[in-house]
Amino acid sequence: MPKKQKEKKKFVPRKNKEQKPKKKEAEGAVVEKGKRAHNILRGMHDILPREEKYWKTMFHVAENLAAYFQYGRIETPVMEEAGLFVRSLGKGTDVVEKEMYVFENQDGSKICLRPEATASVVRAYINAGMFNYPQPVKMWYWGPMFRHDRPQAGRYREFRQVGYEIIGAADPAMDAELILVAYNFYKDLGLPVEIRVNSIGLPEERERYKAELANYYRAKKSYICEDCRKRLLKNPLRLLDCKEDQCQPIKDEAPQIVDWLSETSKNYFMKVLEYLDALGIPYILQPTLVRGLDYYTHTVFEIYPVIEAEEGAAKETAQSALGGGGRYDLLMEEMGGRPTPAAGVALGIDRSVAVLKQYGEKHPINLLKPEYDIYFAQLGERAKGRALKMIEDLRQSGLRIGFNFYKNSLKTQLELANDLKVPCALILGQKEVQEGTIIIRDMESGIQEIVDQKKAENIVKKKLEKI
RNA sequence: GCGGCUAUAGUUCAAUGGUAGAACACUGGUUUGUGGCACCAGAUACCUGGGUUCAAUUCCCAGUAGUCGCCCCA
Repeated sequence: MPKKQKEKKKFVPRKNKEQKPKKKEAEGAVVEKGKRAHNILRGMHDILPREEKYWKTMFHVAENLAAYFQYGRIETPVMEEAGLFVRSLGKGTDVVEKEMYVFENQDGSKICLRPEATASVVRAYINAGMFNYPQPVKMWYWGPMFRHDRPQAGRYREFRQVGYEIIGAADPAMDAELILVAYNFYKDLGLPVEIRVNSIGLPEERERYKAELANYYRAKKSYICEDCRKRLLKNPLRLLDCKEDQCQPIKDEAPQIVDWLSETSKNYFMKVLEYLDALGIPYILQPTLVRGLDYYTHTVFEIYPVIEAEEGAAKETAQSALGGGGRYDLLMEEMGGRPTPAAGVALGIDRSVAVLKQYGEKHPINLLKPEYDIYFAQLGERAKGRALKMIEDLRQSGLRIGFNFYKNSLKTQLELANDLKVPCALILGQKEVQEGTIIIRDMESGIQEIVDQKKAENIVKKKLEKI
């Protein structure tokens, strides 16, 4: 590569604008068409190698939990019929109304990128005739979802979710198990979270409550904020989300949905809470929690990170839910299957990674790190050739070896060994190749011994055992 | 989708109407076959387009993106 010439532009006064050159021409640079870098699409993001440890850890934790709680992995397509979500999530919901990536298929039908996965899992359950399986059927999934929302920190247009679904039983223990899985997910990562739960009962109960709530608010119409007036007309349940100060006293006095539930619904919810108590899972009863998707019945819950504001100065970023879920007893029937109770939970991975990363700066977290037993350094052409083979042999014998064939200075290679925090390094130079020996360097003490190449493997392994 | 704020090096941030500095990271050297520490050197940046101006990275407008709040949600 020729050195880039960097000449300072001289100050040349111009007499008139016409002479004003285009910037690129002024630089004398040849701007080749089509060479401009492309930008990533709005709301999308690359997961770079340096972030991989977070993702790998999350997947590892998710997979282990699935295995432990006996969920089978299901992978559904990223694309589905648009109608699938209109039917499951509800026509009026924001997700369907304005956030779905819908486009026309070659045959003219409407297809979309999935905004969530529960509907797909339910569809697969029906398609595959899973009602013939031993019930309930437990499945988990991991994959990208798409919503055309306005991006913000922790809110992307393509984001990944891990989810757990239990289909085919109506036992409060299921609800508790799903909460436990979600809770354990973060516990295993080392991230403190809080669970907020509520019950929204059955649609009839909810409708009755909604009417009551609207009534209550209508009487206080002149005291509530402008947004709340809109909510009153559009979606009364959302009145409970209002953060305006002036609405708080009214909100506190508002009727609570639990009081509008039938005895059966109430008892079901109490049972869920009992199980949570028995499991020792701390939760917060949040009577104002209502979820945005239409298919929920009875238990609903959300998981929030618990990050104490450090030293007062640190501003808290928007605290959005890391995950959420609930029961959806009526969805299966709504989707054209036979009536089958079910429940599920979905966790936002991108969000969780962001929060975990931030939290991990000041607190211990459980990350899966690539670990190496030894580092193999080579010097010179002949040693490199020999090293290739030796590393491969050692690798097959079960040792995890760090190495880099593109750095030829020993100094650099030992720096890398240091970064990898290996207890010892093998050094192979010209001299060693000739003599059939190799140097074993203890990285802690710096003490080196020269050993026969054939014995190196055993000596290294013995050394590692001692540690 | 609506409103506010922001856009300078890989990252976090400075300065400036006459084109830019630091810290960390990176590369090389001090040590031509030896890491952690230190010192030295080097490479790398003004989002895009238009306007004002003799001159714009700086001022103005728009676009784009990010971010915060709303909406909603993971």
